Amino acid sequence: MLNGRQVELLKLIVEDYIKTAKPVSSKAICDTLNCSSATIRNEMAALEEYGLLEKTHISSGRIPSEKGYRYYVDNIMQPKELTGEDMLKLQTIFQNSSLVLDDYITKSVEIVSEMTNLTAVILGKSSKENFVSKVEVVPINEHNLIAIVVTDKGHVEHRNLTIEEDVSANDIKQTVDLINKMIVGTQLDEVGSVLEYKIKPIIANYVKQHEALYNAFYNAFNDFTKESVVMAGRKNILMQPEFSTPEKIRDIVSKFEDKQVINRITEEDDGVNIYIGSETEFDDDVTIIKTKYNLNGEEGTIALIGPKRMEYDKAVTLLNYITSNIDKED
Amino acid sequence: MLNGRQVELLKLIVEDYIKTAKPVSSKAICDTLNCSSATIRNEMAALEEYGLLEKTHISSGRIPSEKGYRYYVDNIMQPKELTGEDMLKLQTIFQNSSLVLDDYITKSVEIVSEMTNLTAVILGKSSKENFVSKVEVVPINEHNLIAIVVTDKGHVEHRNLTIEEDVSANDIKQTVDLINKMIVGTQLDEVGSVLEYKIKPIIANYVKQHEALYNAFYNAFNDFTKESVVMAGRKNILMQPEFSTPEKIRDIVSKFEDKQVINRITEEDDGVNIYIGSETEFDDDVTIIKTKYNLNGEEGTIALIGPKRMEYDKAVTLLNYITSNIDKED
DNA sequence: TTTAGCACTCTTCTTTTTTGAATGCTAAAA
DNA sequence: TTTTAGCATTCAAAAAAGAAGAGTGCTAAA
Repeated sequence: MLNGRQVELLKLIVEDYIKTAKPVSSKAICDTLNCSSATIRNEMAALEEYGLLEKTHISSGRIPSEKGYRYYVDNIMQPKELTGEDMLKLQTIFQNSSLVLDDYITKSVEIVSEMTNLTAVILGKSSKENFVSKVEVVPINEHNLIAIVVTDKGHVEHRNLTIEEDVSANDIKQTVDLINKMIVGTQLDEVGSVLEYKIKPIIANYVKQHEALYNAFYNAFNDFTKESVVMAGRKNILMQPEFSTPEKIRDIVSKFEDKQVINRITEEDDGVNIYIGSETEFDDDVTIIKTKYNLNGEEGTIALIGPKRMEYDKAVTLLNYITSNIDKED
Repeated sequence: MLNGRQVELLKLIVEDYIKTAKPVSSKAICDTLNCSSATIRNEMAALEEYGLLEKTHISSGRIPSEKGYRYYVDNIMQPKELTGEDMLKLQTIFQNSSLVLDDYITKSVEIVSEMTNLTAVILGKSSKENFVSKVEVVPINEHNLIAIVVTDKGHVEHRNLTIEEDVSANDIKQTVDLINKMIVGTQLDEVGSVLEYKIKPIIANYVKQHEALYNAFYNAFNDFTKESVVMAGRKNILMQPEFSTPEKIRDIVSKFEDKQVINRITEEDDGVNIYIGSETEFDDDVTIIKTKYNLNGEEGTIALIGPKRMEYDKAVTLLNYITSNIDKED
């Protein structure tokens, strides 16, 4: 469909526009392509015909259309090598094994946003791949306990238990022992149903004040789906010239605060996904690049949010690098 | 210094400006004060003389100066009753005892920002008032353990331990028993020094491979000062007309992302504090109202960030209400 | 197929004009 | 002494007009 020169031209226009944010004129190209501006104009008209380029007004230079970006991303763009410096920065996180997961994620998201000048988001989920390894209980005072669940992957969850009745220390111990016996090896998201269908029917055999205790544990362990959202570099996208009106900036900031919008980023397929302009829920000038990762059984999504005019090659390479580094850890 | 009518006038101007964000004209006031606009103009000139009012240009209406707001806040403003609806909303959080601290804080900050239309921040700190109640260890695999510390107030911290050498399960048990024996009752921020000065000298007597184990625990327990920042309603302040230029919005968003700036909010004295305009680190059009709280031994600061033109009475009343409700829990 | 040349379009920046809301001041009224 | 009516004056904000310049499309020649 496109001849070689047209492909080259589209590439030049996309990359020039990404750099400058200004419509690209035929004159600006002709040196690089060794022909006159009139020739370029002819080819530009052809690319516009195909819907790959647009004008901002009738006598303006060309900018890539959404379809143009898509063509660039799917057919033209080459993966870009990470610089040694970037690689080094990433290694300092990946190789720091003493970090707790939360800190690990916070650090990563900060470095990624700084490296790309984009807004970075990591959406984490307590994964189904976590199996209960141990349940511990620590009494705080007469009516309050802390219940702690540790999984085989080292994930820790804790909950406050409030028990209205007076219960004996022995009853508590019996309950915890029973729960441990029955629940170790259960997937985190099945804990609730194991409690209900396996433990509830038999707990009366072992524990006197079973009702109060069962209820307390059930309430606490009912739902372990804790989702975490960590963002960094919100300002980066707002500094871009396409977001220079108060309305647009406010709109983006509002979207960043809307948990529903942010959580919907995780939806859909695997691999590295690119959503351009109207394909995002944010704004026609926004592109989102995202990918899923699995870190020690914690599933998550890492997303980069920036202007449609972002450095796609760098962003994609970076995400690929990160996920391949994260996933290979065991 | 000010006569009664001047006080009344200042009050009217501040409150009108808070509502409308438009300079207040003499004409707008004269109905309320039962005199002609010319009389008001005379009084306005006097208040301007005192530095309590300003003009945006030579023939504009008046707006309160920073000093004017300060006078209003310190001398004129009356505490405002919370509406029943607001009170109810707050009760739904305060009375939900099953919430884990994190969720409690997230919920609170959201509701407060929604109620006030301001940006709300809660800065929490693992307090010195937490004393170790129990240390537990759960092995994950040969070289990794999860160490969990529970405090008397129900605060839970966990850390990954990586132990390079092979150590026996018995050694681990001995170490944990020793640590528990020595460390229970220690303040969270003293755990490091107890390890170093009390446990390190004697651990060799109880544990064979004491070095690897001691190091692992020391690294993990060295530092428990975990600070959390939760914000909600960033967009609220940005929607205000004083933040309608891209530069101002971007500046505020950047400040919101600057951990140093945010953490400095916690500095300085107790009680409810009000920082107006240039007294803040944000912007001359910003006011910050903050107060410290102590919730089950977790110390923190709750701050409301909004335009200088905020509803001071409502904000102050709300913060007072919250802290008195939080602090009285035991 | 490519290119030089030219008329034409439209944005952006600057300048001018118009309108109207407020003020300060003066002098008269209370 | 305090209040008020009246009026000239100031300035912001919006609308209108003008000037400059960057780019295009199209035609006709190379």
